[in-house]
Amino acid sequence: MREKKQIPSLVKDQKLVQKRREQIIESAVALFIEKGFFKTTTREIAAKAGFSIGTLYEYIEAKEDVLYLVCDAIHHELEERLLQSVKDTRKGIDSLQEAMVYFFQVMNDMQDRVLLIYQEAKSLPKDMLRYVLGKEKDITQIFENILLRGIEDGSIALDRKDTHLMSHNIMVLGEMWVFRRWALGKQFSLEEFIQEQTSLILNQIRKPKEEGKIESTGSVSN
Amino acid sequence: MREKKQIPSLVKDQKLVQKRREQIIESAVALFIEKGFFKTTTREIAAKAGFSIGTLYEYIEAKEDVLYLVCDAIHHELEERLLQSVKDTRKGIDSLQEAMVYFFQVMNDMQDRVLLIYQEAKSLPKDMLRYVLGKEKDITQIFENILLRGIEDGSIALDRKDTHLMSHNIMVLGEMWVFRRWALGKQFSLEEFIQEQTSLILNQIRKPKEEGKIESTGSVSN
Amino acid sequence: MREKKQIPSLVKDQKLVQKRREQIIESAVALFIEKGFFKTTTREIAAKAGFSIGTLYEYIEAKEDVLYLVCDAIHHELEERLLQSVKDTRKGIDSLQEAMVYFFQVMNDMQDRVLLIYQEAKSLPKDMLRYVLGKEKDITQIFENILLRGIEDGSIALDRKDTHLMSHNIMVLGEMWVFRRWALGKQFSLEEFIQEQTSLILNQIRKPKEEGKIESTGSVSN
Amino acid sequence: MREKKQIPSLVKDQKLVQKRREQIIESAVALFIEKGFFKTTTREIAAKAGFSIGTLYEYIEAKEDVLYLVCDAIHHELEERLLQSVKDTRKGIDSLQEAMVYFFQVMNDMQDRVLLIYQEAKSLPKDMLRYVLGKEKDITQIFENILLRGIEDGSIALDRKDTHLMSHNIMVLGEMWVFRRWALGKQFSLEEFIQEQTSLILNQIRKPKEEGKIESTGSVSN
DNA sequence: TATGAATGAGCCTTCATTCAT
DNA sequence: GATGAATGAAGGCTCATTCAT
Repeated sequence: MREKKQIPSLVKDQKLVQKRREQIIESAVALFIEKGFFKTTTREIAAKAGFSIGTLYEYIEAKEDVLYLVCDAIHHELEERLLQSVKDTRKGIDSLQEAMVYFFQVMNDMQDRVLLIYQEAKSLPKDMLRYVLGKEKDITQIFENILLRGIEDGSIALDRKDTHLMSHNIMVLGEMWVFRRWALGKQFSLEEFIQEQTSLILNQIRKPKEEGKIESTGSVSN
Repeated sequence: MREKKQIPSLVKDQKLVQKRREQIIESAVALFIEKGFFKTTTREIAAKAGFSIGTLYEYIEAKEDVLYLVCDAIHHELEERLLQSVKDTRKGIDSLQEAMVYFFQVMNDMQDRVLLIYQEAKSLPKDMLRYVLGKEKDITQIFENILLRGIEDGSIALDRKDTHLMSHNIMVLGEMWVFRRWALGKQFSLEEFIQEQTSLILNQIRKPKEEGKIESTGSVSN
Repeated sequence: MREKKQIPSLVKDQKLVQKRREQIIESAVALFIEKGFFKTTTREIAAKAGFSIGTLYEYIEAKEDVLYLVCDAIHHELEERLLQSVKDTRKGIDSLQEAMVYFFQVMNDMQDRVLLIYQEAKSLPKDMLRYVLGKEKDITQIFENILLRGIEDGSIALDRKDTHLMSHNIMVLGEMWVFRRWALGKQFSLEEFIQEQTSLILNQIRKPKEEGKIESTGSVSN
Repeated sequence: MREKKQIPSLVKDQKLVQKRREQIIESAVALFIEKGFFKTTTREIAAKAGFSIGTLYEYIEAKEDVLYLVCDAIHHELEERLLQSVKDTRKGIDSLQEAMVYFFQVMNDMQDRVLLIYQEAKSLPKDMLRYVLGKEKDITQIFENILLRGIEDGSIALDRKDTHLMSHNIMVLGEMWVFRRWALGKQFSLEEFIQEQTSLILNQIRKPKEEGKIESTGSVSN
């Protein structure tokens, strides 16, 4: 597991620290989504969290810490949800399909927050950014692991050297539901979108042995 | 053609306005890439462009105008380059492959600038954002047009209703070279990346002449 | 009582707000008198009040608020002083004379500040201006009320429809000591000025007890 | 005649200077009335006058010069008009009445411009202010001269030492139609206002010999 | 621990004035 | 004489952060 960057707090009581930081995150997420990181003031964050600006600074050292806290929390939720959906007991190909569908649904659920990370993470200081990108990598890794398992169990036809890119492709084809929403939302329902995108991936890697079973792509269009 | 949002200038000489705005854009692109829109000051933009803050404001009305100028210029170059590469005389499928290769190369060439648009465009005022997204749409449209042409001439097998999503997928699979560079750059050369991504798309839509033989990745370009 | 326009403050402690605003007013009055509203900077106001520019803006929202605070404070003092001098127990005509003498003395005492209002109030935003003019009206009303009382008790001979104009005339004949000081100051002492101006008004409205003997100037104050 | 403050011009041709300055004044008067001296920019003045900012500065040295030009022009028109109305051939008392009526009408005609002087003259540099106040004095002098003539010819009963104040009172009672318009305009027509104010003055100074002719105040109300 | 008043560096923008053409 | 692009000092205001209570 990746080493979490620890943000110092003036307050000792760890229970309290955690509770307050949850309040900070909730407040900040809403504000960052609404107006972006730079246009949100620390005063607003504190106010929305329900305490004073002074108190806010008892739990963080700088405004950027809030952004880090937010990004980390979002990624955490994302990863949490994805890991839940992955059953290691099934065939790789089925596991993958299920994970993808689930992933796309999570993307839809967490639209605003995912968009937030994509647009604001760049404002993080170098070391925090590194950690956040690491989280992104971890999530991508989930898919790569499934791909590898599928190759192993023979349900997925893919060159080992391609698993890395393929996992990123899966991520990107899901994330685009978030950041190309302005163009896709008008024409596709979430279900249609999922259908199309999973087909694109699955057709590419499905073992073409069993004749006549290539219909999954074809079946999408009706 | 999309209506360009005109930014008023106090200076009347249009030749001069164009020249100065080019200077502004060049200066701002470098700064925005380096430190982002919000952390770049108008004074820095003016200084790097080689004139005073007063002069800067003879050519724009507000800092946001600079961001718009920058986004517009980048999109313009992007579109310009892509359109050059599209030959309408060939078969759709070949035209598409060529366009994709070219597009991915352009993405590579313009990495910083494309990333810039993706990270900062959200800070544009509503009306300007609309225009910029429109440009994005125009570019996507280029690919959709090729797809439609390919369907027409029989070289591409794709349901008409899927061309829209497919064109967006092409865009996204290219753009990821930019915003997932941190993860891809280490393992792939640009050529490899292009190879893989074009295969993914082309395999999906190529007319399956040879029954049952859906060729995968490797077979595409050589 | 006229509804006072409330100026929001970031500081919650109302005691402190009042204290700081008094400092702001004192500082601003001196500066506005010296160089006018537009030529006074917010930094100067803060410095003279003894705190930083940041602190100033904890107690106002915009520079114009300072002008409003100043105008309001001056009007308040004016009204306060005048009301003190009005005894309702005497005959209207005597009450009037006393009020006028007192008013003229107040004008003299508050020269600079009255001039300030006359020259700068126009720079107030519409709604604040309305309130300030309302205050002016209130003060004028004091005189009109005395006039009406005098008509009632028979000590003043004036058509009811003329009380309004007459009260304004009283105001103006007093205020001119302020804004025509440059011309009057050289030739008149305050006492002489008061003597003359009260005569002008009183002669006009005094019940002509002794037929045909409209006494002039000299008889007024003794 | 008072020495006019000369404003240097880079242009030699006096005809042209006069013409351009008239354009400047006309433009500036409109703008100053609309937004005040400080909120009007030199650019706006030049633009409204029909020439460039560079040209403006060929005819003035600083923005304040425009204010001076404007104040001077307004005062000049005021004096011009008043002098026209004064016939030295009649009795002082009649001449005065006529002059007052005329003066009040002029105040009404020139409301905006008179208000302008009253609100902005303070922004003039010391020496220019002195000249402008001198002009004000000149105009007041017109009334004092009539008063003196009336005392001479026996038609006016006033102590010589009071003529100065009385002339100022006349000015002020007229000017208040301008700067108390917000309170008077609703209740009085210009004619009523003139009637009342002239009565106030005339009753004070009319020779009380001819018994029963003190009715002028009384007669106002019908 | 919590509070919130105080701070001041720094930002965006304006505009009177100049001067080369 | 006329033009208008260039200048940069200066102004109003914001906001992350601190610290005494």
